[in-house]
Amino acid sequence: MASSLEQLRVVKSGIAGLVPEQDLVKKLDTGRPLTIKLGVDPTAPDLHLGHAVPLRKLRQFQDLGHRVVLIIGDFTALIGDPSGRSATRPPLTPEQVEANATTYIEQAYKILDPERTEMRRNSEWLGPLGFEELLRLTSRFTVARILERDDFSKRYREGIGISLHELLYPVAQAYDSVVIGADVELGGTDQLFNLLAGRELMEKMDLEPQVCLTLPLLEGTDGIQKMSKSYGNYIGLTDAPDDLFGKVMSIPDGLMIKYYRLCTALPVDEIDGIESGLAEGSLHPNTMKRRLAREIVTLYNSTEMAEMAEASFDRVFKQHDVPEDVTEVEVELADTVHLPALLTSLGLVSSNSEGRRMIDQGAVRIDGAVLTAGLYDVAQDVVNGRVLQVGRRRFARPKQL
RNA sequence: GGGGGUGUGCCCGAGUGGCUAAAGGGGACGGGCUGUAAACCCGUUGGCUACGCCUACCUAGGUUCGAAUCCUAGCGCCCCCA
Repeated sequence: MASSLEQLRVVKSGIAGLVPEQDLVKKLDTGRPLTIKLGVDPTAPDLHLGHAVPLRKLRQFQDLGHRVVLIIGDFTALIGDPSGRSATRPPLTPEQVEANATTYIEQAYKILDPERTEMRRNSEWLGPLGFEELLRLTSRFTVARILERDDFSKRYREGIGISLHELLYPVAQAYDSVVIGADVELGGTDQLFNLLAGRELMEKMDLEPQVCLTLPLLEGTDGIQKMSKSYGNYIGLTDAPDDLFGKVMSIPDGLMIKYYRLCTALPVDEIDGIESGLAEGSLHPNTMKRRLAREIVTLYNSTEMAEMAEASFDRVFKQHDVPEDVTEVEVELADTVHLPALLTSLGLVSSNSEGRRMIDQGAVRIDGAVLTAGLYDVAQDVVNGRVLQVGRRRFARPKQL
């Protein structure tokens, strides 16, 4: 195993905080494999680059020889983490949770080494917990302490409802740490409170308290909000290579280095070089963003796929050509086709009205040729087998059955 | 348990009887510019084979020629008192 100093360098790269760093040094100095915990909420079935950030950090720990415990919060999902939310989350059904957990694991193993990952569900210990035991646990925390949490106090102040059970979320998560005996728990910066609750509870129960390692939140493609499915600004791990590439290209320049650090497996030294190169102007942002997009596509697919994605990107966005592989969709086409309805049924727009608007705004093309405003009905052979395009990136090829 | 307040489109937020498919802003989308970045300019933003029709301002009733606006009940949320 590498020296604790070397390990610390790897562990600290790209992180937001380590509370307290001294404790981690001590733990590393013992030379024993540490237990690293990450709790995940099986609420989003599709993982995105934001989810991948802590997973990557876990992977680093694995590669350093530590024991990683991934906790599927199947029980806490019944509460719905209030974290970063301004309103109570609707709880999921056990079936949804199960299904989500399965797909989660499948995707997480694209990053983690399955061989060295221990997986637990917190229903294992939270399920059998009786009311009496719950009282004992909750008595270790005060209301004032729990209400210190940022989103709670904010909601409280602004008069937005907080259900009683939501207050138990940090308690439940803290108990997870007790049960598995965590040495380090990872989480986003918005998780700091929950992580600290774990540390406190362990201390009160006479266990060696865990170290809290926080990771920066990754902004989504809009560059403002944190990446999240509900904001529609996410880059999915399972997105098609072309989409993956395109979405990475659309992030603001200012975010590039952060993405390099948190979403790629490139060595830190190299990233530092890119950062200074961009700053002094010796590297062009566009070139470096392409590199970033290739790295990410390669990570989740392959080098060949990355090259193809880049070529396809150039074809569509540089040469304003249609992609080569627009999938054919078999549909029923009458002799005269009502375009707004066709666009809707192809999923290119969300309603016929929107379809009309798009046509009127010059956003609709057939085989690259812009459609005239007000033209809603065309003969079948005008669309049959042709590439329909709405905006710059929505394509479909309808084909008569 | 008592008293008060509040509920508008994706979000915030005007609107207190007709001129309201609902001001304004944000977001999103489209067009231009470009490096599918940022900034900037212009436009669109309930549905419907559509110069008209339908559905909409928490829900259900009611008053009225006419209601997001008034009344009643219910539901949600907030505050104060106990």
